[in-house]
Amino acid sequence: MAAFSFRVTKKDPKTRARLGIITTAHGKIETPYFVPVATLASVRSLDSQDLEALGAQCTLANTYHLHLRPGDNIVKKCGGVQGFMGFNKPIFSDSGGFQAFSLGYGMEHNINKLGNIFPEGKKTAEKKKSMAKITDKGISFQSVYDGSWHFLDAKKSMKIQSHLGSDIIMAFDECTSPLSDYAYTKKAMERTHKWAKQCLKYYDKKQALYGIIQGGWFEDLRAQSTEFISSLPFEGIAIGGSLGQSKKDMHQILDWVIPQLDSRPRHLLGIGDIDDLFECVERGIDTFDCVSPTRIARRGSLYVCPESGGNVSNKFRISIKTAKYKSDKKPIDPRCSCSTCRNYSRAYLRHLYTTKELAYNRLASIHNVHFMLSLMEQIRSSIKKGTFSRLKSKWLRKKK
RNA sequence: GUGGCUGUGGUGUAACCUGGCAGCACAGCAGACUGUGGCUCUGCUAGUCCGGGUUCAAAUCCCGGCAGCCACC
Repeated sequence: MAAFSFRVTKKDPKTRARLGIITTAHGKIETPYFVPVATLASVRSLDSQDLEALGAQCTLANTYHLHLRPGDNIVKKCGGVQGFMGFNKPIFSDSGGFQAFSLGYGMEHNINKLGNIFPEGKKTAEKKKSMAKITDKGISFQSVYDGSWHFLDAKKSMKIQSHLGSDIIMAFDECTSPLSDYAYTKKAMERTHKWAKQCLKYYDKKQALYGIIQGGWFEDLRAQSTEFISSLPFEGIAIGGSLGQSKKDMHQILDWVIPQLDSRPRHLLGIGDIDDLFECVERGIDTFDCVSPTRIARRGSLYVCPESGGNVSNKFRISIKTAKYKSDKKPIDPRCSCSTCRNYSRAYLRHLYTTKELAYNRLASIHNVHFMLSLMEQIRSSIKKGTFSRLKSKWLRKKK
């Protein structure tokens, strides 16, 4: 049996928020926690020393991408993800199932899992060709790197993840679109259930396997999937799939699913806006992962506390490229203690951004990741002190 | 001085010959991004060197000016 365990150390009396500790062979993770995403064994633009300096407790790598490049056998030879990237802490890995969606339906229909399907502009981007085909056996993918076709199924995903040597692995699943109808969502869910059992059979027992609940935004399917997945001997439970077409839908889905779960750790796949951390911790989520903080950092959006004056449309962000920061000597967020904020001004970061200096990506990513991790720390401490709800309302209060 | 060529948003250009909604790229301005293929996507601002003529209609044709470049004295 794996050196894996999870212990809930405190429950918030007013909500389902809880404090816990995940223990793995590579160390502990204090929860609730936001897991920075390192798809290709690197949090894009950061190295493992940066992650250490940020105090990251763990990271999450991707099966599909590392299988294609450099190849999971190479990662294995180099000591697994930990050895390969020089980061000796717990590693999560995603199963590659999500890429069936993001490279298949998602690409074809230009949609993401949260269903922002009606872009502001009238001209919807032209459809692109799907790069994935799904059958009951598994998923055929076209490599995003060279166009060659590859096949992934539950057994192979388990094998690859074993080579990656991650501490916590995800079952092979099919993520559906918010546009998928009931019949298709049901079919995908049943496939995911079948694959879940195969994963349990084939996975490397030194690793901890999380089962993934699907069912889209249909209440009875979510209930079925919750019951089925949690009846199996997974070490943890992940919630995946389409989470509806709005944050309200997502909250509703969590409220259907989480009360039916036992005390095993719960991971919410692919979520992580600032407000989501509060809403989802409140509903009982222990860990999240999301590319958003690093992706938006590279594209010019940097996190700030509401009191530090964010954008009109989003009080948790500033757009560093905006002209008003041209000669602003303040740090990104005067309340932030990250190394970027301690050393550099908005004016300098804007300059690096507009001149496309590579240092910008790193400094911006350091800030956004630090911001998320530090917010999670505040959340944990508030649960400990019993002030979670107060902290949440302080952050999410509507502007008058 | 004489002759020729060229003048289109901030920049580079298309439409000129054959008159008919001035298009594109970059820059600028603003926004988006949720289990990372892609520093990507979506909006917006901004222009016919000046004056006259012909015409229903002129960036486009004609005349004059101005500016730049080239050649010859």
